[in-house]
Amino acid sequence: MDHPLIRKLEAVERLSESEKAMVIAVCHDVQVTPRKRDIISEGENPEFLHLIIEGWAARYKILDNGARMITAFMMPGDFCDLHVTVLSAMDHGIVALTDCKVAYIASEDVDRMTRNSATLARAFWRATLVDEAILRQWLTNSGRRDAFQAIAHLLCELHLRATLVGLAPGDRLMLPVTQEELGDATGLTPVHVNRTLQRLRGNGLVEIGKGELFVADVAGLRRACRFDVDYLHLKISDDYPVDRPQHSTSVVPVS
Amino acid sequence: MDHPLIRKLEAVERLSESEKAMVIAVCHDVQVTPRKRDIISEGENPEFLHLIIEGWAARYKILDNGARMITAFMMPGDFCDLHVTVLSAMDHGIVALTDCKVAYIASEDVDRMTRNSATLARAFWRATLVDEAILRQWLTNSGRRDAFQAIAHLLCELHLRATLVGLAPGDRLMLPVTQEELGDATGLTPVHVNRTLQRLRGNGLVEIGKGELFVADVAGLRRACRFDVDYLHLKISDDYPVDRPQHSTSVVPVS
DNA sequence: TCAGCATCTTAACATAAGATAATGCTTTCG
DNA sequence: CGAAAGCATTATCTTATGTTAAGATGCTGA
Repeated sequence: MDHPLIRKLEAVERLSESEKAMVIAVCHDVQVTPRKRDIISEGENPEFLHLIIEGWAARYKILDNGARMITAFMMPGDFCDLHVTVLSAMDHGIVALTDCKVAYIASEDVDRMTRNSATLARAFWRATLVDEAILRQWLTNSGRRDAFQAIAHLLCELHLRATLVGLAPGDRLMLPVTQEELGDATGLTPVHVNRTLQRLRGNGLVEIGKGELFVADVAGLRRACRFDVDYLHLKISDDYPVDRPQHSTSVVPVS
Repeated sequence: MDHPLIRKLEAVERLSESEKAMVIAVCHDVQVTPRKRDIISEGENPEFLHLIIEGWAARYKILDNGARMITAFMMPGDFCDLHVTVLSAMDHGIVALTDCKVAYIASEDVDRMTRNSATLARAFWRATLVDEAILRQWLTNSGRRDAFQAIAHLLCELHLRATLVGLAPGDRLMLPVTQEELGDATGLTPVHVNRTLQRLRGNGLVEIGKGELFVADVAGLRRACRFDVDYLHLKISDDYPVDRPQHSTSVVPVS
């Protein structure tokens, strides 16, 4: 039974069969949002929660100066709008980066599930804690890492997350993200993202382009940005080998 | 019964008397951490969770280049290290900005509470969702707002949060945060924070200094950074008036 | 087949913010 | 009291990143 949401929740909390069944039952209504279309828009207060079943999406906010900030990339198993249950309305939008299969889940269903099962409520909670850890890394990227380290770090994260859900065999993954979008996620300009990617390529760390990312030198890329494989909840690491390096004493500066 | 944690949890979920009692019972061990001392340090895997009862603290990470990134300011009712229950160890530290009263709560207690009561698990979860919303704003500050708007936005947030917990009568609050720390929270240099604060003062928006912040022009400050009062979970707003402005049509650019 | 669009690349130039450092102001405390 | 520490302020200079703009490339679809 390989459901993206189950996989995500079970990474942080063991579920009983009946709980798994509940979760799956609730995801019956699946619809497709085509690439570039909003899955939800800012200001909406949807009666359905949206869960990515297939494809990639981005959480974004448009500022008054026209700039766009992307605050998350979402893959299968990620929820788009859990916070709407607490806040009054969406304070940002979600856009599909590829055609996306999206499950529409009635808010009351999530409400009921998490009221009836402490385990499920805990699972949602703990999954949210992981998202928070990712967000802290993004904040650090934008605030205190230079462009080179920031982009390296983001690529490490996406590579690892894709690996964890089995989407990066041979360190190669679909990455349907333009350079402009990478910029909006790191606080950089598309032009500067371009310059930076060329350095990353030049150092032999990655091959990137055409919607694909190949991490040619996983250890090197991680070293370049001091990527810590642990912040992404590696309880799961028994099942999915993550190639956790020894702490090398000789750190080679990159470029 | 005015316990900071109860206030925080009840802002997002109604608790029964017995649940409240459980929460309070669990906070029996309170200790003081003096200003500038770590409440927890990076790498620790504490058997106690730490809850701020009184005072201010900051979540921070030191990078290899020596830079520091502050990813959160914490006030009474905020947890320091809930995520350690999911992740393997602290990937950052928490430092006391003032002398802090900190409750030491056995991890098993939180574990037990949230396993036994779906309501409590939900409350923790929803409180975490609010923290996430704050983090998204910080990310936007650092990534896509200029220094002026970023600092204005941060000050708006702190002012509002302090107001919500009754710590900002007359729009005046203790703000035990140096300019360097403001910089570490926004990704700016202390020198540039200084320049920016002077502009904010010059525009008559705030008075700041000596560990105190007075928001002289709440509406103006919020307008300057397009502060949205809603992202901080205003279900509570019936009790605490928040001075929610009409959407003004004529927006006066500041400076 | 070609126009049109999106994306990537490159280049020349501009600037917000960083780096460094000196100075002054408070507060603390022996 | 005097010295030291911690912050805020100012000034000067530097740089990483932004801005603008003009091709190049490669899809897509009529």
